[in-house]
Amino acid sequence: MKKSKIDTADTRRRILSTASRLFLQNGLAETGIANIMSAAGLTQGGFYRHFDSKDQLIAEANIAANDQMFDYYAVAVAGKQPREALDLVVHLYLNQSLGEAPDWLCPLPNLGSELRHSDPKVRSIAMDGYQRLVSFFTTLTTAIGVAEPALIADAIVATMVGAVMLSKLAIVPATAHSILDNTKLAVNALLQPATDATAA
Amino acid sequence: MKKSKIDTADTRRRILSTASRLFLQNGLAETGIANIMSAAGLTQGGFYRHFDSKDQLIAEANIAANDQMFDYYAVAVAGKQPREALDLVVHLYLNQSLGEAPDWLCPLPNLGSELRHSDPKVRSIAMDGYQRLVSFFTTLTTAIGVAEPALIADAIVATMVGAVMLSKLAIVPATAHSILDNTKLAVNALLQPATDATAA
DNA sequence: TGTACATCAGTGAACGCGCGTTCACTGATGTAC
DNA sequence: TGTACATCAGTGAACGCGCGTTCACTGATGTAC
Repeated sequence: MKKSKIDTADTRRRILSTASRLFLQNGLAETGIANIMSAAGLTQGGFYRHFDSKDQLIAEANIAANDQMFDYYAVAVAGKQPREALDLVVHLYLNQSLGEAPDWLCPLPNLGSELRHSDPKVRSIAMDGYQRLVSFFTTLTTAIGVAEPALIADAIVATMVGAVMLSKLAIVPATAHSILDNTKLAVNALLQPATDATAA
Repeated sequence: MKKSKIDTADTRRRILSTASRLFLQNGLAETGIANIMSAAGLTQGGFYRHFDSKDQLIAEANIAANDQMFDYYAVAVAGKQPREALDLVVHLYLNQSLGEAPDWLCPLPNLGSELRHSDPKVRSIAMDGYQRLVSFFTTLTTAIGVAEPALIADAIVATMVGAVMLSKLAIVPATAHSILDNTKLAVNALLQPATDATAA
């Protein structure tokens, strides 16, 4: 039952987006090929018509996850002033998984330590996502005239990644919210006019 | 070849500390019972004389890791002034894995997302470590007279956890160092006298 | 204190399950003539 | 345009490996008398 080229490309996209979602929600090790394929409405044998291996799928799924996140941000901040854009993206990042069916999830806090033990290709894709986040925030911190914009952008990213990871670890929802709320206030504090501390 | 009670207790401790080290360095899934036992100089069959299951070992190893970290901190800051103690612990936490054979590692950034998918017992042990970290820092931020000490302590912990996790993901050492350096400066900035931003 | 027996830490092999991967097969699509 | 054949997406079962766990066995330790 060969399918048309359009159907085939469609199937590949469906496997990839299903995999990306399941990986981010349940982890790389927890998510098996059979899980992904059945969630995509297929049987596991067909997987290898589209991908060489699970590792290749993981790599592509992470690229897709990054692209999806940044596309979402680009649309969200379009036409906004830098300060407004910055607050919005911080808010979006910190609340990325509060809805039941999130549009996107950042691999860094969601896969975290699993990425570190993945093959170099996947690690470098994850680090690419990190660099893009820092660049994105550096552009904004520069635009609003923060002293040491690159440093602050870097710190904001580390803070948000840690906060989201910890909020997902939390069992009590109130704890998760408190972590995210405190983080948002701390990020605001970092964006205040520089003191001599950052120049130390 | 039954061993004396002292030997038996010693063996159990050796398995536990070996497991704790390997879990923190290589991850929970990557580290098998056979790995742990042979690293401890034993064969895998003997494992079940000391532990009921791998899950139980993971739970105990995380408790041990937390205790070791806080014991280390307690000794390190003994007799120091709050501000000095705070700077020292931030430094120790951020540099926790720069040496080849670290004395301790924090489960939060090192196991991160793997903890989230563990059973509730392990998750609650990990969250306990988080709460102890926040309490530890809250004591110090309170002592040095920061406005909103609990909020700042929470933010410092999230920032450090994110920074350490990202620094371990980095492939280029310079990137890892830059993340940690920037984070240290950002933590200093958070400890400056409060502005109205944190009260927003 | 000495002796006979029960206990149990540790060994090494085997079991069983899950999961990534492979494979023979099907039948609709695309292509060569 | 129509027809015969090759291609290949998808199926469902099987393979093979790793890993957590179990098990029969050994022999030194601890204990009951």
